[in-house]
Amino acid sequence: MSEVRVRFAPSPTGYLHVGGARTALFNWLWARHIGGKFLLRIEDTDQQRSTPEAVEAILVGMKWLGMAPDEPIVYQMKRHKEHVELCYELIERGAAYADFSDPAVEASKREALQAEKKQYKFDGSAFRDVPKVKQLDRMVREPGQFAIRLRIPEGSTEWDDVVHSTIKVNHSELDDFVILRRDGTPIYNLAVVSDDHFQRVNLILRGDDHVSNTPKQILIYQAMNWEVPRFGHLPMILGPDKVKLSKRHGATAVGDYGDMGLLPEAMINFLSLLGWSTGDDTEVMSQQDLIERFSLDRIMPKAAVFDLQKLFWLNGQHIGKSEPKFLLEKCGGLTAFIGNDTTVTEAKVLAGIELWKSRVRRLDELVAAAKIGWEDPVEFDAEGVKKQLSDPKAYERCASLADAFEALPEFTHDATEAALRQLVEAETAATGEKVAAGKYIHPCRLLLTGRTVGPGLFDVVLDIGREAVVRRLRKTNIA
RNA sequence: GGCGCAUUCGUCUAGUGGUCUAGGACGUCGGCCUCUCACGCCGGUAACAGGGGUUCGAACCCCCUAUGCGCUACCA
Repeated sequence: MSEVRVRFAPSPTGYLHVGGARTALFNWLWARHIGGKFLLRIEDTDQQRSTPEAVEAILVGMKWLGMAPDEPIVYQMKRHKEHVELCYELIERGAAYADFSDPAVEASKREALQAEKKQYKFDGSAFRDVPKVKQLDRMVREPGQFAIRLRIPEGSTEWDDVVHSTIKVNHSELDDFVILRRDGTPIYNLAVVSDDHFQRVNLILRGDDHVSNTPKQILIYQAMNWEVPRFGHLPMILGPDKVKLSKRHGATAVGDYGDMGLLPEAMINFLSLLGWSTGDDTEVMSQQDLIERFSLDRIMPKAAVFDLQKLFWLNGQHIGKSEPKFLLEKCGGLTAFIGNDTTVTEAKVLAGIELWKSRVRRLDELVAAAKIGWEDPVEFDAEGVKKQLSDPKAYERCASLADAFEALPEFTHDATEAALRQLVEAETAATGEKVAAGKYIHPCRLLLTGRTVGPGLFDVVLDIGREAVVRRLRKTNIA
C-alpha cells in the first residue's frame, strides 16, 4: 500500500474552532501514527468570507496545538485555472455539459416547489444530450451565458466509510449539479476533488456535514478515471444543550483555551477523546501516547458533547505530570512570573511551580500561586479572614511565630515545624487549655499566602524564605 | 417533504450473541489520608430510546416507530 496522505482543508472565514481542530487532529494523528503525510490546504475560494487574518488565525491555532503540515500549504484560490480546466476536460469526456438555462428561472422554480415541500431537481434534458461539438460551439458564441453541470449517470454510488459502515446513495437523489458557474468560477465540490487529486490525498477525514457531498465527488473522480480516495466522516461536536457547538456556547476558538490557561497537550488529549477511545481505560495521554495508540477503526460515529469540566480535569492531570521547566515555558517564560523583578531567580520560580502544580487546573492559577513565593499577598481570602483572624489572639500567635522563626539557627522544614509545635505546647501549658496546632497553622497560612488552602504550611514557609515569612507574619491588620 | 447519518449512566465512553445482576473516566455524594486544599486511595449514585422479530440466549443481528442532526444552492 502506498503512503497515506491526509489533509486538513479549512476555509478561512474565522478562527480555528474546536470542531475544525478535532478534524485536523485526527488527520494529523493518523499521519503520524502510520508514517504518512499530513497536508494543509486553505480553501479560500469564497472571496466574500475569506480573510488573510483568518488564515493567520488558523495557522496560529494549529501551531499552538503542535500540528505542522509536512508539505507547503496549498491555497485553493491559486489553483483556479486548474479547476476551470477540469470542467472543460469533463465536457471533453462527455461527463459534463453546458447548461444555458436561465438561473433566475430555475431559482424561482425551485422556490415554488420548496414552498409546497416538494423536491426540486434540475431538468437538463434540453442540454444533456447536445453533441459535444455543438456545445463547444455555442459556448464560444455565448460566453458568460452558461454554467457547466456534471452529468449524473444511472445507478448508485457507495463507499466504505472509515467511520461509518458502507454508505449508499441512489443517483436518483442527485441533480446534475453545477461545477462551473456562469461567471466562470468553479464550485466547491469540483475544486475539492481537483485539489485532493493534485495533492495525491488518498484518505479524507472530514466533518459529517460532507457525507452528502461525497457521492458527487466520487462521481467526478470516476468521470476522470482517477483513483477514488477513502473517506471517513467524523461526527460533530455539540454544546451542552446538544446543539452543534457554536459561539453562543462560549469559547469555541482553540486560541481561547490557551488564554484560559490550558496546556495544548491537554487540549489535544481532550479532543482526541471526543469520538475516539483506546479501548482500554487509558485516558490521560501525552502527544506521543496518542500518536502511538491512535487508530481509525476506533473512531465513533456518534456526535459528542464538549465537556469543559473534563477538559479542565485533564488539564490538571497534565500540569501535575509536567516538569516545572516545561510549565515555566508554557506559562509564557520567566517574565510571565516575575515581570521586571530581576531579583527573583529562575530556581525560585521553578520551586514555586513544583510546590503548586499538583493543585491547580489552569496555567494562570499556577502563575498566581507561584508568585506567593516572592510577592507579599495583597488580597486575603475574605471567608478565611473572618474565620481565622477575627480573634485578636491570632495576630499575637503569628507574631510570636515570627519571633521564633527569626531566632531559629537553621530555617528548615523540620525546624520551623518544631518551633510552631513548641509554641502550641507553651500556650497549652500557660493557659491550661489544649490549644490546637491549627490555631497557629491556619492564620499563619492566611497571612503568608492570602489563602486558606495550599501546600503543607512548612513547605510554603520554606519556599517563601525566612525574611519574607517574618515580615508577613508581623502584619497586624490586613483589613 | 425526500435522502443520509446517529441513539449505552447528566457527560465522554467500554462492549461486535452467553464472561453484562452492563465496565472505566469526568461530575456528584460519602469516606480515608491530612494543618487546609489539591493529588492519591476506597466506596455510593446513575444508562442499553420504544416496539416487534431472529435465536436456547440479544446492548450486540433484522424490521418498524420516535427523537436529534446533516444535506436537499450557479455557499464552502
